[in-house]
Amino acid sequence: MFELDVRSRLPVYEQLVEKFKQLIISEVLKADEQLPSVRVLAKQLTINPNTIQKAYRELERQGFIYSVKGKGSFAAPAIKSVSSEKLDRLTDELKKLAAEIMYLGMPKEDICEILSEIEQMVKGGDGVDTD
Amino acid sequence: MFELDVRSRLPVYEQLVEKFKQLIISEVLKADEQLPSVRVLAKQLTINPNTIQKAYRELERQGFIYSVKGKGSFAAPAIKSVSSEKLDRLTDELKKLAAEIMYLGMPKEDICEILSEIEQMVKGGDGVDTD
Amino acid sequence: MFELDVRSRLPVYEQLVEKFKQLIISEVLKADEQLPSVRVLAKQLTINPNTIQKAYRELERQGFIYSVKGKGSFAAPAIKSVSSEKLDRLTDELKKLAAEIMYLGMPKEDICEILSEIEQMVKGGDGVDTD
Amino acid sequence: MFELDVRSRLPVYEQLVEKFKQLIISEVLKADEQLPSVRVLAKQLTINPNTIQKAYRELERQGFIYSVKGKGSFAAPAIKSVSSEKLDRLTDELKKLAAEIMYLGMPKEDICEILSEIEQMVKGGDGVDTD
DNA sequence: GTGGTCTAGACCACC
DNA sequence: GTGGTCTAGACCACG
Repeated sequence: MFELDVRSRLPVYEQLVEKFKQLIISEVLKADEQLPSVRVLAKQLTINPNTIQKAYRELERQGFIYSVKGKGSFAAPAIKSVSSEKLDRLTDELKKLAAEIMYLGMPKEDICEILSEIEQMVKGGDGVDTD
Repeated sequence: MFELDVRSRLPVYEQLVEKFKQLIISEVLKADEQLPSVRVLAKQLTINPNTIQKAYRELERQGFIYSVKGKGSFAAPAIKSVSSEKLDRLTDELKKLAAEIMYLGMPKEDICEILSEIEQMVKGGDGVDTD
Repeated sequence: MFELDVRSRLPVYEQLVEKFKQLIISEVLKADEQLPSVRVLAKQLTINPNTIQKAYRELERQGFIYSVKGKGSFAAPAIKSVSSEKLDRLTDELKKLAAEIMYLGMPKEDICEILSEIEQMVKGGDGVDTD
Repeated sequence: MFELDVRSRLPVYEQLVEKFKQLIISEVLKADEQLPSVRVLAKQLTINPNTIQKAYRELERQGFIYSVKGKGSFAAPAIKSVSSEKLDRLTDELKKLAAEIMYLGMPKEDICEILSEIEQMVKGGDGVDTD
């Protein structure tokens, strides 16, 4: 299900965070859908439960999932009120990244094209390949 | 001149790398223009010369500056041949970032507008030799 | 285990890089085999951990090892895609070296013989998984 | 005449040493032919005379040129007796280099082919492209 | 325990 | 003066 790379310089728990973020953003994980339990996922991925726990905690902190004691963790339904601070931080990062990419020779038009593809994915998240 | 955050999760030397990258990309630092010396910058920022060294070394590795023993460090003039691997890595990162931003509600059009601004900035350093 | 020459013009950390490169190329260090930890090796060689760190960092950059925080450093399993630029640089260096050696009187045949020995050594680590 | 790269991590004087070595090895500079004077060459290359001096001193130390007080510097006619130590050092370096090149996938045959080209150059050093 | 970052201050090579 | 290397020892993040 997940491809974790223990060799990566990125900590394992952050890789998990990224994976789940993408699943939720692309609506492969629908709103209020339950995530696998910490213990089950830890066994599946043969990694320490603490690592899963840490990832879930981070996802909750960022508002992508919510946890219910005794029930489990669930994908958050939508974004209530995005702190403009977070959006600012993200767009700022995007600016830097886009600047470097353009500096390396890629024209703005190509980047816009990429954005169009992403737009489809984010909006049209139909559960086609949920596996 | 620089705003460094020593408490940041991002290492100081990486913050420096980012700052200089931006200065070079936006051509505030022109090609072959000399950067502040390791020792001088260390004193200015009240951080250790080794940390500056590490940042400069990384910038050199990424092709943004070149260093000459006994002379100084200088902004690299242009990009010779970007490894497509690097561009792929960057665009991939951009995709994830853009997806999250759109998920948080910002329409594609707004992002494209941002890109236009950046395009001006990157190209902005018109080809006139100010030296 | 290692013979380091602190008086050498070659920095200690580069000597370490060379040593490990050879161990990995000759498959004395098998793929995914763990290298000695930074601290342990530093004690063994009675040099500063930072110097080992620098060597490991360079080896990672060159693709010969990979490091995992909290786990250790390991020999990289194989070469994915060598940048042709690197190979060009290496063969260019070899050309100069071979020219000088021939100039000093060694015939081409002798050099080819040496190459045969090396071929054995490099391939020598037959594909049997000793792990 | 010379292409010096002040940006190179290689010191300028070593670049000079390499250039002259190649000229002498390929017999573009014939035996007992005079090299340009320190001052003249320094002006031509717009670098410090001390740097030229250092290069010539190193070339003399390695036996590629000899200097006569009040006359100038000249290409050494041939190799009298190569210290086997030097040849050992060079072949050792070549072994490492060849091992890395083979490790990166280039077959021995390709390397031998390269050697044949070099053999022609070293033996047949006709002054065709002395520029 | 591991690797990674940082500081304080020393010495070297280069030009 | 410049960049580059190294040491001594500290602290942090990761698993």
